[in-house]
Amino acid sequence: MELIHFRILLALKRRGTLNSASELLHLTQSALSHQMKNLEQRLGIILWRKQGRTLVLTQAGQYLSDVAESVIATVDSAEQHLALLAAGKTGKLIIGIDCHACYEWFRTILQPYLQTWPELAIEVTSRYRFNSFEAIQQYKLDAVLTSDPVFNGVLHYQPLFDFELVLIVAKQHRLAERQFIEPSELQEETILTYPVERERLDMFRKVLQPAGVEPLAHITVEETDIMLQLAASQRGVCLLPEWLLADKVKNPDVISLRFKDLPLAKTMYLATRHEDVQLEYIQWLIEHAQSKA
Amino acid sequence: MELIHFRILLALKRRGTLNSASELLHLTQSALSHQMKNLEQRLGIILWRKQGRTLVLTQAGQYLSDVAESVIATVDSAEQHLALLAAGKTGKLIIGIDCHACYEWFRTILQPYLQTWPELAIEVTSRYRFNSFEAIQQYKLDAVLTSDPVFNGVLHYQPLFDFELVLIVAKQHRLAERQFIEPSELQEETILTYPVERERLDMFRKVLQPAGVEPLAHITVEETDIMLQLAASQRGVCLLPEWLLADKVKNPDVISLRFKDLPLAKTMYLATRHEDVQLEYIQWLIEHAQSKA
DNA sequence: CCCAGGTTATGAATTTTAATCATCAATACA
DNA sequence: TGTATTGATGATTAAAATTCATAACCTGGG
Repeated sequence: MELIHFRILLALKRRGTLNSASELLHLTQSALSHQMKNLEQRLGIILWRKQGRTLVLTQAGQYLSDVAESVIATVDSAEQHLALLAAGKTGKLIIGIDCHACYEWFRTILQPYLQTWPELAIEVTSRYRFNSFEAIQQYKLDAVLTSDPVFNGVLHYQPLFDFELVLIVAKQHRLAERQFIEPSELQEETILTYPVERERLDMFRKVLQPAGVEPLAHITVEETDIMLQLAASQRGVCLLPEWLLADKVKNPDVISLRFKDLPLAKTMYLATRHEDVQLEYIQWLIEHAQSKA
Repeated sequence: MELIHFRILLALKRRGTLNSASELLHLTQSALSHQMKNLEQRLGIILWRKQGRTLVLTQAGQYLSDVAESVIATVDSAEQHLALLAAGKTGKLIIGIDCHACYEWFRTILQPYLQTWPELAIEVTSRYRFNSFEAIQQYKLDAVLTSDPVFNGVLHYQPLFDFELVLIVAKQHRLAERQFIEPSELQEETILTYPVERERLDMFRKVLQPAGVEPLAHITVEETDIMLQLAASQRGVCLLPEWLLADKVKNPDVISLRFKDLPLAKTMYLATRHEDVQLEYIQWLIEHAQSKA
């Protein structure tokens, strides 16, 4: 059974005669007759019968033409959708988020993005947090917001903005008055981080481990807001992008500190497949991300 | 876009490699590759990409393979259903009922029929009561129970059983004691019939009109039970198959009368298309209808 | 580090399939 | 009763799909 058989049944239903149906399909009447005869023989069942000079569908034929309605509708709509996809007029942009802080930033750009691209379905996921590199290659993601790029030519990394990681402490914290601090001074502190492996945490990778410091405790927190609240109530200190604090005017009880001679400068990148860089809605994202910074 | 493309996408999804998928479809890897390349060119969109030595679906490819799941499932199930239909193992038998009394009789056979053919969908309709002859030719009905056949060779009429029409009157009726009655004696009676045209009612066509009798009144009733109740309470008399009364032991307040020299013998037929006579479930119906009589 | 064994892609030849053309047979209508 | 219109059908032609042979590529193991 092939789509042509469904199309013939539908055309016959629409036009009434095989002759007329053949015009609809840009084929000859003979072609339709041959095709259906062939199908009937393979199925071992009669689909229509000539009655007078019109065709009457048998029960099997009726049934099959009902199936045809549904199948052809599905196929045609898929074809149309693919045509739009091919023209870049629609699509689904799946954006992977690689770190919690990235998500906090992305929220600030999401609203205007949705408004500018109302036709574009957008999905933001942190599902591939730990293997976004593979996910984007396997088309499970279309873009990844990350501040830990892997420059090996496989992906296109578009720098969005630079930022600095700062230590967040409560205003009443013993170190709050200091202009610069040393990693070693965190030895008696409780460290607040997102719940990922230490190797992926700049706090450990860039601050504590290079200085050989093991902190008093390490508490993981899912939500940035909660992390800031904990810090404000002196339950610990954390390393976060400075712009995060700037946005959080609702958190006046914490301040940011920098480490002496240890610049924690980072760059936020948007990673995409090379082939997708030119897509309009990717370009828009890049431009607005930069102007936002 | 053809079914083969959907099948290739599904086989690839199942087996992982095109080589393995080709076995599933009993084709060569080359055939699958050519087909999909061709589709891609026509659609103007890439569906997969070779990554290392495996294929990775693009977003469009993912989308199309999802469509494929649905389309192929529909088509395969339709094919299976048609195979059953072809083998006569399933089907839908639409039985047309041509007179109310026929329906009363059919109810007695319906239950065992449903039990014998659990797979068979049965629909009983009186929708085509007035044109069942055309309906069966157009495959809108598969069988018609009728006691008014049209023998012209177009349909196959299978006699099921003979029966007699009798006049139903209340036990206390003035005619109840009589052995035979005359049509003219109905002049002062109220006639109860089903709500169809007089030309189709044996009471008028065979009894009253030949005798030139116009009765006192004519009341139409949809339900046989109600008609019998009305007769029992002396609200009128009616002409019904004798077996109908035999089944209705719950109606002991009426009796049946016959007309003198006016045998109202009828035969119940099952009308089918010639091509369907051999179907098992039609044969069963015929045999059991006859034994029932 | 290269090679064996695996993958998909591709061009040309072949086979298979579908479409057409030219009819026929049946039917409906003037 | 002829004429026009319907679908069916067999032979021919045209098109499409499949295969074969092979290239190009990747991966893992000695």
